[in-house]
Amino acid sequence: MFQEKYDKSSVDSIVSYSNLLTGKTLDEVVTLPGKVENLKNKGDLGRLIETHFFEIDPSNQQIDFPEAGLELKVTGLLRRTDGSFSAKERLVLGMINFHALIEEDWETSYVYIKCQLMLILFYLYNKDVRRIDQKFVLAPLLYQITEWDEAELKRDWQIIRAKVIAGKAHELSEGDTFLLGACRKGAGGEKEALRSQPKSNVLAKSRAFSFKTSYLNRIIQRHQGGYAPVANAVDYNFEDSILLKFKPFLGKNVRAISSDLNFHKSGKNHKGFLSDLSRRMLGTSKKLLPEFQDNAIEMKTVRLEANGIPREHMSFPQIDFDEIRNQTWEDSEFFEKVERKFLIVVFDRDDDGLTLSKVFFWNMPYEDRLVAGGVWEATKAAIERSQTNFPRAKASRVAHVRPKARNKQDTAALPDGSHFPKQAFWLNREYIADVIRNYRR
DNA sequence: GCATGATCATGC
DNA sequence: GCATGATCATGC
Repeated sequence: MFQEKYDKSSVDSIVSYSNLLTGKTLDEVVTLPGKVENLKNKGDLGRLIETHFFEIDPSNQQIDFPEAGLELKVTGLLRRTDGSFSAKERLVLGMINFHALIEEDWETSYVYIKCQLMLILFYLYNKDVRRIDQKFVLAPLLYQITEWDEAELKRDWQIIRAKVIAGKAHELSEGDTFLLGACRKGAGGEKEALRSQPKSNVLAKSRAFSFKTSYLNRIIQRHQGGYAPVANAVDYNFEDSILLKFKPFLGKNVRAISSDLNFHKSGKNHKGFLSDLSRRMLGTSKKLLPEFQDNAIEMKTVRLEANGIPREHMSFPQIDFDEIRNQTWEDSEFFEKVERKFLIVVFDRDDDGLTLSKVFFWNMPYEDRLVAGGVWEATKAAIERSQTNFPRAKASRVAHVRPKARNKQDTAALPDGSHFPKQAFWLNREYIADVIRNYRR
């Protein structure tokens, strides 16, 4: 009599069957049709696992194992230099239907149903081999929402939903939230298909719910068994738990903070000193908390002059003259940065030197992101023509382009082969001054 | 005082 | 070796 490989209605059976993949590749575990074997990096590994390993229908829009109430996820890992694993990218849960979302409650919402119980299979991402040769590492993880995580996820979900109810689906940003993100998904550029939204006539970019990379990393760390959660208590949230770390130092001058933390400026010209000091206030020395390490949150330190204007503009990574020519605004690094959640650490200058005055979360408003996008487009256009008349600080309320290099000999090649000092995007200091001025707490 | 150019110590 | 977050320097 034909024996099923596993019981599709039993979580235990599914999990135990999935263990067959651990330490192996899909190709080693099942016999694949030739057309699949020949795929060169094409096709989605998750779909191949569903079809050829679990033998379930990958086109099912609902959860993967409805009888078991279980969702299946297959996701890539990278290996850190210390040997541990980190997530390659965010974990996408499903497209956001703006119309359906505003009618939902969290407890019965599409995304909660999907993520409350998930089987996550991890493979070590290797760009040089075929999909079916990606090796599965770590044991399969049966993910169940914890109480603390659920409170955070629910809050994020409510923030996203509230924005759609306010007719601002087109203004959604990954920086709006902490664990559950509304990430861009679907074709960009000319193929992009905008979506309608219920409370506005403005079309919005298609987005999906996802576990942010940082949250997925927290899950992975727990699975590997070595991670102390950011907060244990249920009665305060992630945001507050970060701000609490700074609280003992608010109002103190930098000398006192330095002394408290036994971390002193070395050398006369340590430009990263306030940044390093801020990291240490977070309670970490070299390594940041996963949320920062994995770039879900962009920490920036700002020094204000006595007039309340930052002493300096705010810098971002260097511009890659080659890469930018093949990118659209939305897949650019600068876009990804300005969509993030920022943690802004402000030092005021007074008679006593520098004092830690404010620490707050911020994300860039939609209108301003559009302005930043315009600066990026102008920069790309200049680079394409091998010109160096980059957008100046005066030309935009929000951002400009300026050198950022080791010295003026540190150059990069333009399309015509000529060399020019490496450049970066900067947020204007007057703009940052407004951000700080508008902060109320 | 401001715009813009130039550069630093650090960590990976 | 190099990008990074950030600061220093110069000239108008």
